[in-house]
Amino acid sequence: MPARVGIREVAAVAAVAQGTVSHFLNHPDRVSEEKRERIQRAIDQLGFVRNDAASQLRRGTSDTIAYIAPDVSNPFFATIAEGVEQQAAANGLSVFLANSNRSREREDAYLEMFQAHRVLGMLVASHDPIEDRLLHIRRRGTPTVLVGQRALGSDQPSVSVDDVTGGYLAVQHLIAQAGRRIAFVGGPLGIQQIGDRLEGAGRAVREAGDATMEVINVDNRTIAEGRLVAAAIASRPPANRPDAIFAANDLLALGIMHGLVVDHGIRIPADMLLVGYDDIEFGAASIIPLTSIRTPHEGFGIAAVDLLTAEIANSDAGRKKNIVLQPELVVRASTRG
Amino acid sequence: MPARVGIREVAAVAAVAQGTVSHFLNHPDRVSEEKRERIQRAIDQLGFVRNDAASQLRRGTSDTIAYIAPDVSNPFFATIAEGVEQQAAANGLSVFLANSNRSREREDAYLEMFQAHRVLGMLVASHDPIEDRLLHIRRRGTPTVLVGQRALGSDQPSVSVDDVTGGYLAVQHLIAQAGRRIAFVGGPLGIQQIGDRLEGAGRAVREAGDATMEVINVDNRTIAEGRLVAAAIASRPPANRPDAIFAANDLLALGIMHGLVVDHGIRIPADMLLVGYDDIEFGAASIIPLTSIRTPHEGFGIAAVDLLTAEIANSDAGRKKNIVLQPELVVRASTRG
DNA sequence: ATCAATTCTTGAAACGTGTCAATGACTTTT
DNA sequence: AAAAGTCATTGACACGTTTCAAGAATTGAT
Repeated sequence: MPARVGIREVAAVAAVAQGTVSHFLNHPDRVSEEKRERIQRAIDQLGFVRNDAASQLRRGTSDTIAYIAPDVSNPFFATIAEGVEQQAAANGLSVFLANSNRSREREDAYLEMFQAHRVLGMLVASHDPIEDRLLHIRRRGTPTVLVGQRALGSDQPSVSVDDVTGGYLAVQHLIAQAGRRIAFVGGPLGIQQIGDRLEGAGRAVREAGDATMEVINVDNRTIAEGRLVAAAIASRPPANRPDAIFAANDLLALGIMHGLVVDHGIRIPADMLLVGYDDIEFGAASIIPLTSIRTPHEGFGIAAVDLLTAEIANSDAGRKKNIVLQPELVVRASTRG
Repeated sequence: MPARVGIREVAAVAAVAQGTVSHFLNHPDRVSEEKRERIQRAIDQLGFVRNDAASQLRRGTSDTIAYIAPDVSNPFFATIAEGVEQQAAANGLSVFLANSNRSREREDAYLEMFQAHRVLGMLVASHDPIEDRLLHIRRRGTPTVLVGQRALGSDQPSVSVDDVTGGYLAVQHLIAQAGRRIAFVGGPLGIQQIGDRLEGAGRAVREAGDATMEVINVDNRTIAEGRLVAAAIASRPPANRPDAIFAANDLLALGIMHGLVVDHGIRIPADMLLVGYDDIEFGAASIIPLTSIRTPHEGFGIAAVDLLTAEIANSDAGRKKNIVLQPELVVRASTRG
């Protein structure tokens, strides 16, 4: 167990002043070649590692941003995380990734924690309405960007997808493929993204005139929950079943697909059309390749970081704070007779 | 822009001493009801958030551990991350998740960064040999647990899977299903996990006597790379193709499956048997449900955190430091004629 | 050789918190 | 009623770094 070694110990070994060691760490150009070598040797010898807490305390700031995601095991968020990571690295920032596990408590804990950490800014993806909490945080001086949800307040920067259009595209396509009894599977409907997708879906149904839509509400948008929905649908008399399903995300869609096809022998797309949302990589490789609504994944993370860095730099002037990305339909076998 | 507000400002507003506010934050039971209320009011009014840097500096430690993963978008690591998160939360710890994006540079940067942060300990999953670097870090006082790779040094705690057995199970099964010309798809072979799987596979081949195995080396174990392999295999004359494939992970397997089946009309399992590794959730929902080698995902993260906390507590006495989990074969349609 | 300008080096002060020994206010015991 | 405890509160100090003003050393120009 080595004794604590700080800048002072290094200075002593290298026979220079403590201030010089600090310069070596932060402005190496201001230190002469000779002392640089001595200091480097001392650092190696002692195994010195700068104490970030002290450094931050003195500087009053860090070079770190945070990204809070509700569910890292959803490839949608994982892909965004990679974009965030890359763009942040390009800007010389480090990223703390936090997984709130869809728990509001853990989300709050992380929000609090990152504030205490004095991160430069936070990217927050959430399933809950969270804008008021973010407002408090911004008021206290930490910039935030809402990810995946369009901000209502015009001061809150956000990167989101036009989910109304996404829902519209999905159901319009189902109807074009001869679906008439549409089922929307998703929830909780209180979540903005989900509500928007439903709204777009509803619009497509109304436009068609001769189609109907039922809503199957679920609490979690996971593969497991999709399987349950499949079982529920399969247990109905065939005449009562929908003939086309729009699932609020790809995980749900994959679960439904697997349940219907494997467990209950319902054929896709022959007996049932199916569209998902997000276009995660696994959708293309599923039992029946999944038609989905594609949103620009990498661009998502990049745009979010750009927005945040602008916010940090405080270049407020007339900047557009709410980026809304347009989704597109990707047709695959699950809706192609 | 609110003036910086610290414990001192809170104390002034609440008309108590600064030390009392500190007690309020850390030992509320030592503060009288009356002052507790006053202080809480002052905190709310001023929007005070404790400065973690100062707190850590004074305490000399944090309540945070780090988990460095090579690739969050691989569900295998994402699932482990969830287990880590949960078990850490149960122990009152927070987790900083970092994504090294398979880049050794970023990995080193994060290792350095978390040391500087004085985290309590680090969980590290890597594709590279990393034990010597972890040794340095441990020497400097930060406990580490190697995740996914068995440690060679007996002092380095690790949680891993018996990959030799895993590879053996996979190929033994392929041979039992009448595969004779086996192809192992994976790489770089220098990676311990991959090398072990290959070794187990080779053992199964030798035992069978009448089977052969070729090795198709790849650099990345991703869906995209799997597609390339599929194209390469499909371009051979049929007599030259393997009749059974063991892919070093599920992502590769899914890419291969998709490439063979969708792009080149090769049937699985009729023309080609296919086994993956890791048993990620999407494997069961793929075009042809994927036979795979299952490793206990949640248990992985939990075991890693337990090992780390033991290490942190320094309860060294005769504890087993290298946990090796046993994999099992999960048979699905991709190998079931 | 001298002076000015430049480059290096120095040590003290400050960042915001937790801790600790000391003090004061009460309560209980004798 | 005095002594001995208990509990709340206080304010100074230390944690390890960065910064800053000032001093020392070096360089270049005259």
